[in-house]
Amino acid sequence: MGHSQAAKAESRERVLRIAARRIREEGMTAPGVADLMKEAGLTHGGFYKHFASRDELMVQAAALALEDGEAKMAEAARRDPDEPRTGLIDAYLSARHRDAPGTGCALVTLGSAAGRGATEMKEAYEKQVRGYLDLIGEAGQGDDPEETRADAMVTLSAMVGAILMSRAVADPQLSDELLKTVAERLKHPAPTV
Amino acid sequence: MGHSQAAKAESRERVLRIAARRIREEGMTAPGVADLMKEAGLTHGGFYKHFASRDELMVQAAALALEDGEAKMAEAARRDPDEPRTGLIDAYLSARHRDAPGTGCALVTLGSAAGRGATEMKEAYEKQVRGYLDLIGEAGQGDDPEETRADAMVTLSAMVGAILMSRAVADPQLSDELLKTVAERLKHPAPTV
DNA sequence: ATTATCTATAGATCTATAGATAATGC
DNA sequence: ATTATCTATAGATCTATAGATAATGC
Repeated sequence: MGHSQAAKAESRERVLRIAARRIREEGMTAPGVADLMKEAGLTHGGFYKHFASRDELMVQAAALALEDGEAKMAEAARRDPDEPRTGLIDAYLSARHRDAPGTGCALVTLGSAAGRGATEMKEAYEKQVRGYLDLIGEAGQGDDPEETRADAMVTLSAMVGAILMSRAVADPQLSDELLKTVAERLKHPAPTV
Repeated sequence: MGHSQAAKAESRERVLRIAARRIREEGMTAPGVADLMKEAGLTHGGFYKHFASRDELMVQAAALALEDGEAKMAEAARRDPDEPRTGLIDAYLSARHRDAPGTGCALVTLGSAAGRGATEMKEAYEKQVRGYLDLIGEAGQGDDPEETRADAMVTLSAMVGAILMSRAVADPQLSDELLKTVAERLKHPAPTV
């Protein structure tokens, strides 16, 4: 069977991580309890000793997915201390990120679900939006605080929208062009018109 | 009962339009066949005389939702012939649009679903992305064609991302700030840093 | 006679619960 | 003795089909 309180905590953690990946890949409605438990090496009956309901797992998995995405972005910004903004934009708008939604930014993958979700879900989403805005703000661009915040909002919006669309178009060339063009523009704004 | 070939075509059209709205509001997985038929004033049994499967309806409803969103945007751009770009941006990044996902831009609401969807779905999505890019390109900004296309991509990405996030955060103030700030920046780019 | 819609239902799937089983931990 | 997990299943829901009903259209 497999027991011990430590083992139980590990089982719970495993199910949560699997769910956090799979809701980013398949959406919040797709993965069933039995399927998630099976991937964790368990049978479905034990699920309710870990979570009160499927819904409770989903809220926690969404929060974990959101935190995971921000952590990765923070890491990308830290990689080259001289060019945090460049590092952040290039990492976010990369083919690697586009092709791995399960481990990527959940502002993109869970955006629609959060918009339709309960307050708890929206609060978790909002916390992450604020975190990203701070990260981008700290990474440069802008003379005064207001200017910095405005730039962060445009930068984040463009990155989220570009990845969302790059995943949804059929033509790989258009997908690449979107990522490259938006990255280029965010790094080197065009001269004012 | 209700019959005639004309009535049948109307029934089909009604179900399709209801689905196009509801998948934008609730996602592609939520509305069931019985529920959609009920809203159309019909019972679920007749559904399969109109569509081969629920999936076939979903593909057609997604295509209709995407076209509907673009048509509204084209209309907004046409409203003030002197300032098509301003009209387009203000209409898109409005509280009205944010609060009415069911009749709004499907690049936002169906983006995640299209990313996970079949080629047919991605082709319908891509067609709309190209349509929006042309619309924005025609509405001004940019000196040469390459410049124009690059600007259109950043503008569209930022608008899509901003609406997506504005719907998903809990704080109405942050939601409003996102829309206003991104709209302002897209209309009046900041001086180069 | 044909057919658009309705009623009824089969079959699959999914969440949640009940009771059994086999390790843990006092 | 307690409890983490398993087996089995109840109850709800959903897609799809079969056959009945009643209006259309030759």
